[in-house]
Amino acid sequence: MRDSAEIIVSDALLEWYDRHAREMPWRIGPADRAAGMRPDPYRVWLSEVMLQQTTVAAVRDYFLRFTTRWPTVQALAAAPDEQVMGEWAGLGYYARARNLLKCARAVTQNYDGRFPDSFEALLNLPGIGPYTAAAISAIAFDRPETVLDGNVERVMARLHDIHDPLPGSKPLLKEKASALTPAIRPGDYAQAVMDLGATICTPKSPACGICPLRDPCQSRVAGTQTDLPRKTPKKPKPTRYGHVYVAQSADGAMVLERRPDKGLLGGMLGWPGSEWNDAPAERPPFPANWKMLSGEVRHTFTHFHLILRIWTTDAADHDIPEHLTVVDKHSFRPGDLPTVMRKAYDLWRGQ
DNA sequence: CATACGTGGAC
DNA sequence: TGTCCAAGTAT
Repeated sequence: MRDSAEIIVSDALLEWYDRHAREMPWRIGPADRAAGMRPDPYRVWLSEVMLQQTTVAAVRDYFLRFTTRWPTVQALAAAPDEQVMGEWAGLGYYARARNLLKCARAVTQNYDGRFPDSFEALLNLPGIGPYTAAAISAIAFDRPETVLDGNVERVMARLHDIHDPLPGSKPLLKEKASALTPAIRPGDYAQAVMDLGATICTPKSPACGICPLRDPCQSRVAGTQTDLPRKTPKKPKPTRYGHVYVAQSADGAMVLERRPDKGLLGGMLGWPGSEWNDAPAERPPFPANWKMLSGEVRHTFTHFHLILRIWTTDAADHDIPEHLTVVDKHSFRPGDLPTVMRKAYDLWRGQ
């Protein structure tokens, strides 16, 4: 139930969106939209999964590479796991890539390659949560679902001057966002709020002077914009340490290890090594004359800092244990490694 | 409800 | 350099 004030806000947002919508590879143009066309659900799904906790700038090239290599959900479903993980390398949150494949295979097998259009059905697919289910349903299928992401949370908290901290305030913020969602163009409305949050109503220094919602915005009156949304404070990150072992055989092959599917960097290729903790024991993957490189790799994950020592040997033609993966010189691509492992490779190469 | 889960850019 | 943060999901 939208009252006149809510209609004014959503109309202002849509009008702003029509003038300022950013070009993105997964969007269709205004002319096609006006002609009643919808974007390809496969492309909407792929972009939304890539965009989870990830900026548009970081996603763009990955999206283009994925859709060039796998133009349809059936093509992606048929891809070998290691190719998809390699293509995802560097984008982070690797559970997304594992769930991406599970989802593509479920859609191919259970839905004949056509994504379901309802929020409920989408929510049951791997890697699709409340945000992504609503986004696909609204954007690809024109369903009146309301998305609640970080942008929408921020815009709603400021528009209504809500001081209750996240994540507890989510239900209230969702309620406010739902009240604004129009029956027509719900997908454009969703993208309009998110674009506004990404370009105007930014976390640090919002451009209130050019905001289409500057008149109805309550936090602008109160002067509380940059204090909102409030969030519960985060825990400090501990520092952990580790050893990794970079070995190359005489013919140029690299000795790597496929990490287990669960946990940090799950399913990705990496250098064998120690545990990562306060004081890890050295743990060479096979006996050899290992030398520690000078320098170290520093990397920060979501919840801890990591300092890695890099070891190498030029005598890697010993017996290589079965659980390791030997990748020949011409097949090895540093770009298939997650960033922390690529940093170790860079240090080794530059020794 | 809290925690695990990546990375790069902005300030 | 350190901290925050981004179109979140799974457990």
